[in-house]
Amino acid sequence: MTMPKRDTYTPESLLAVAVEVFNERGYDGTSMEHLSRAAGISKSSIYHHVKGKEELLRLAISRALDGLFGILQEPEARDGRAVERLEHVTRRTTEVLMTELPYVTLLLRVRGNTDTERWAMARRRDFDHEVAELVKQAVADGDLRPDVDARLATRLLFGMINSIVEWYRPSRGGAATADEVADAVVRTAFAGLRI
Amino acid sequence: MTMPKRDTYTPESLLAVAVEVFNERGYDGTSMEHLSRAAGISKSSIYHHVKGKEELLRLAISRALDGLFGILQEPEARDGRAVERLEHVTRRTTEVLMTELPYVTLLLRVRGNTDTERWAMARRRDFDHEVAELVKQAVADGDLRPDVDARLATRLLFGMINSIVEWYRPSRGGAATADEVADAVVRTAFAGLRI
DNA sequence: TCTTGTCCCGACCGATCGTTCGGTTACTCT
DNA sequence: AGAGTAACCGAACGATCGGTCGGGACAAGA
Repeated sequence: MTMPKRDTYTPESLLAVAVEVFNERGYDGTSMEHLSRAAGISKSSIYHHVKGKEELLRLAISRALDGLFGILQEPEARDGRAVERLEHVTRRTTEVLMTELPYVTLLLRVRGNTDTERWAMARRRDFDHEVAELVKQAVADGDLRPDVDARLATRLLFGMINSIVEWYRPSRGGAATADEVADAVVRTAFAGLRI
Repeated sequence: MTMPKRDTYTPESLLAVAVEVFNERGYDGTSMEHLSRAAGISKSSIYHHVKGKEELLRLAISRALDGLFGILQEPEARDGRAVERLEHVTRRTTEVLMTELPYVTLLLRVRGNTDTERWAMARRRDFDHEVAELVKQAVADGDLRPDVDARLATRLLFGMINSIVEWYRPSRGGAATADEVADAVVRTAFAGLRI
């Protein structure tokens, strides 16, 4: 365990800066020049910490995926009635999305132009499929309405959750807290908007 | 009214090709070389039909926005109880999103890197605000649950609707039709997933 | 004080970016 | 047949892309 002798960048702290810029301008719309200006070091110095632009993307995406798949390992997501497990996954996914906001945002926006991006998309699909199984089971248990296709319902549910990255900004003191948003998501998704 | 003498590109038919590529690779990830290959004509020939890459984006976004704002002009969106108008806008937005899928997809993905993109984002916000007013009114009427903030509810609703562009593909014969999807969206959003 | 290794820099690389230009082909009209 | 023009092309433009390179500044251990 070595403490940094002067305050300098680590791959992690550089990643935090890079991810912010990626999310503002889009990954393809961000040049290494943009990153260097945002980080306050020269373009070539970035290569001292990371191998290149795509590694920054890979690191960010890995962090997001680790957070999401971690949810599926939690006891509340593995034991009990399917509909309860689904509610837990819904709430926790919303929470992870907000605590790891910039990383998950990046994950949700990859288009599949490189191997790294295609791998990210495949892992995301894996996660979605696991939740879709949960929905299917809950329908079979008679806990979810059977008149909406399970696959479609899963997609709409994730659509609602994932859209949080489009507007949630943790800084806003007056805005909703993570808990309040998670409550609203679970309530809206399961009970609906109407009275 | 002049008919094309040989089958050649018009700005509109070229736009259709370009938008497909934009959606596959992302706007910034698409080069004019990519477009020329997809269109089957040379890179320089594209400039005979349109002024440049950004004009293609502007044309596509305009088409999407026209479709969306057209909904707000429909009689069912202007007269009657707020909650009924909201349901109509929800259904019609879902439908327009699916019929104009590639154009709306592009609209939903702009990041604000150019004037054109910032204009698109501003217009989108205008649309969202008009719907948010509808939600607010429906809550005041006592037709929507008051325990979820109107602004938040609007965002979740649009999140659900807009996420359709991530998976809906009109070609699939076996998949859900536009009507079925619109039904499911309205039902899920207003009545919830649970029985 | 001298070496070692971390951290960073300016200069530069070949490739690719969006765009322009001069010219050729192919069709329509007279 | 000849003129006019819409559609297209290859070659090249300056700018910028992601990435490399040799070396300088600085701190820690000897």
